[in-house]
Amino acid sequence: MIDRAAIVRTSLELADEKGLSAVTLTAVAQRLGVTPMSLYGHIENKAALLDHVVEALLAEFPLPDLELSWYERLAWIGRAARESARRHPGVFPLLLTRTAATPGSHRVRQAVFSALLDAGLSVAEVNRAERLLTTMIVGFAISEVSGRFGQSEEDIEADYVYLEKVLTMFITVAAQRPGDLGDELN
Amino acid sequence: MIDRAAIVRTSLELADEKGLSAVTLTAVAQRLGVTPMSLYGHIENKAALLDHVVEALLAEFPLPDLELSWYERLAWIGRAARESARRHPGVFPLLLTRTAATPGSHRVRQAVFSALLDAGLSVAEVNRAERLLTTMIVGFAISEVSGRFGQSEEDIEADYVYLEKVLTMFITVAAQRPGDLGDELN
DNA sequence: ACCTGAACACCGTTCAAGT
DNA sequence: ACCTGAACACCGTTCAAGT
Repeated sequence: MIDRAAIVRTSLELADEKGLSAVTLTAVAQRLGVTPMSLYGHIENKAALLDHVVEALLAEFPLPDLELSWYERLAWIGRAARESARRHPGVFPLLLTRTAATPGSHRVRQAVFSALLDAGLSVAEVNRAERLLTTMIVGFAISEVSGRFGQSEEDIEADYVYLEKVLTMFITVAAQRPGDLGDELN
Repeated sequence: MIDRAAIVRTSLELADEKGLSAVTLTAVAQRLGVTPMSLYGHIENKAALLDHVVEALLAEFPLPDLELSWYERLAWIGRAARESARRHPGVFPLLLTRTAATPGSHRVRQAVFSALLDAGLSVAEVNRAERLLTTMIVGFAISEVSGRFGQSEEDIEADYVYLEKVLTMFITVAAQRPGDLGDELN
């Protein structure tokens, strides 16, 4: 009757509606019409459940059409990140405090990789640039959705446009002057 | 016997030693040799306690000597942020999900403001640049301390040097070409 | 003024038992 | 194979009572 996918989906919904602290084994079980103990047949424990919830968020993250230019694809991903954060304000912040070595994050990372390669970055520099780029976008989206700066929607949008310009400049420079920003790359 | 400062200090220590989830009214009270209920004489509730803990972290954040150059001051603050994150890995991530309208964050923000003004940014652009800069630094420090990329210390340090270069370039451009990065500023 | 006992409605988790 | 009852060690919080 109950399977892991339903448990994870219900947990994500609960987090979206009432915040991360409302994701309780008791509440999830109740919503599924079952006792809390029965969840242990499908998940290891609560920590593992949250891992699966983050993975579900990443799995539904939309990726841009590969026929778009590298710039358009990165811009798309940036917008998609902010929309994902708005859709899942309770869960999205977990992205910054958990390992990025998971299948779901690998999938998104590949999309950023390909865009940066098309932009002209060296294979060596792409790794570093991807980590920086995602950290900035995710950090911005978390701040926005958590109301960190207490600004109006318009102000936040203007901040984001500013961020986009800075990131575009960074990528352009990295592409045109290889090794200038970072030399001994991994 | 027990006052708010002691409660907050004990909570921060507990978070540093055993993680944020170990900060429990029961555990804090026990460490102070008192019952959990007695804490309510000094704090409003647990959420307010966490606010105070974050504020304590900000209060101890070291600020650079004003005789240093703007570049040296920003570099100092960046290093201090990473050290603060390493000292308080459980609490530091809360900085990105809480309002920056608090006395403690205002104090640090002023230091960044003054450095950006000295760098040559316009008064209008400094607000936006400060939000971007702190978001990036805090986002990086959280990623580092949470082991998000699972890298070695050396790799992380190289990433940080790369970030520093990008941010320096951004500030330099903003100073030399006013309005070029962001026009209609608040 | 400050702390506590008792009580309440919750948590996560284990395990033997039920179907 | 899947779910549950009972039990345990915890949570945050309120409030009347103690000193």
